[in-house]
Amino acid sequence: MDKKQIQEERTRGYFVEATKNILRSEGVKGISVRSIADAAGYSFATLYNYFRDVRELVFICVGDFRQEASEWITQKTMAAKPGLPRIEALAMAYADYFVEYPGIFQLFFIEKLNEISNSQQTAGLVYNFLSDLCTTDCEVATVSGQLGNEELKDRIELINNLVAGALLFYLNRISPPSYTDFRTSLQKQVAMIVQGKG
Amino acid sequence: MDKKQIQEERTRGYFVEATKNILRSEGVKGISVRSIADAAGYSFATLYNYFRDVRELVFICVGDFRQEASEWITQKTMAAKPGLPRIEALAMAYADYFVEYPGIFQLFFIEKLNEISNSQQTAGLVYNFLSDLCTTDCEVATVSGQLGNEELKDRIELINNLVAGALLFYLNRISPPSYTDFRTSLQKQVAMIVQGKG
DNA sequence: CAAAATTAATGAACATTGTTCATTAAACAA
DNA sequence: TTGTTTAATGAACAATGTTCATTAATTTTG
Repeated sequence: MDKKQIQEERTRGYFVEATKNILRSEGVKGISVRSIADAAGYSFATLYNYFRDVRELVFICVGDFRQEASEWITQKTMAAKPGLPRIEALAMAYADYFVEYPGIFQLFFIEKLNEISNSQQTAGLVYNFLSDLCTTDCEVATVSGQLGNEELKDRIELINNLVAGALLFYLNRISPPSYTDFRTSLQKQVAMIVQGKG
Repeated sequence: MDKKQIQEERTRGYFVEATKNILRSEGVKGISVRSIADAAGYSFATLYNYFRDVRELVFICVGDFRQEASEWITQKTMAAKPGLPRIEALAMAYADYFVEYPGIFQLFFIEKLNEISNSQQTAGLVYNFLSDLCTTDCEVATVSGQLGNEELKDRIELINNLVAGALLFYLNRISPPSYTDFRTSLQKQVAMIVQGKG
């Protein structure tokens, strides 16, 4: 019984890993039942012995990617000064991650997770991602004066919306036209919110 | 030669109208070559005598919908006080329109317009929509003091990103869970930007 | 160890997509 | 009326997700 469980989990892992690789390299457009199964070394039909459908499989990747993104972002923001400055840096690194992996942006924000059992959970994983990244620096900034905790949380929620929208336009609509423009524009906007006007 | 032109344009119009009806009622998920042709009273193959592919047809609707949305929004914001207050109202009505027609939100912001000839133009139509709506009130607010023109434009661009992101989360991810929550939260955020902090 | 029973892996098949193209039907010109 | 251009169409194809009965493998049992 235990061996069953382990083998089954392992096979599921092969499919998940294959899916993650495709999402990273080609994005959602590269995903198909047959491409995943090929990459995993199985027939497309086998996939349905381990997952209800292809969307379940795809959304399982969200948790893994959030973890990877979290490490990528904390790495990039280690040098920043704790508190408000690092909150700014976190928001920008958060944006940069999705610019680096636009396929994951699409998975997180655009692909809709209908009718799947744990959809609410996955949605929270995405929605609270930036807030969670900012938790410790939020406390630091609150303790060291300047801003009330509630006020700061509201601003981070605003930045959460702001960055998602900016990415949506930039990655989907080609506006601003260049990464540099996108980056400086967003930087300015985030700073304006964090520092309370500019 | 003239009759040809007129008839051709008329037939194109039937397809466009059919597409718009489907987009309004069912959204992008209701769109297929066959469903459009059915609604237009033609065979699916006929569509290809008038449009390069189904995406060209779908994106032709963007201009029409922008016009319709523009009227809807100006109607809803007529009573608001010109200048900064109406800019706030415009941003909220803009959001409300897409809540009312989520299928059009998807068309505008999510459906990607690849490789189509006038894609850049269509992208601008979407990206500059809110800014254009605010043009006159932007001037009013600038003339009547308070805020520099450039500064105000920057803030409207920020609100543009903000609203798009908030809608993305609300319509795609079910967060906030209720319309009331979404509405009050966004209201507060927009006010904070327009009034420079809160 | 061999036979039986359970479990895993698979290809055939179906429905639905977008798209192309040769053929039919219609409108028009001679 | 006949010949020609043009519009409308269904057949056909490839790619998609999904289901299911059938193989192949593995485990259990006598």
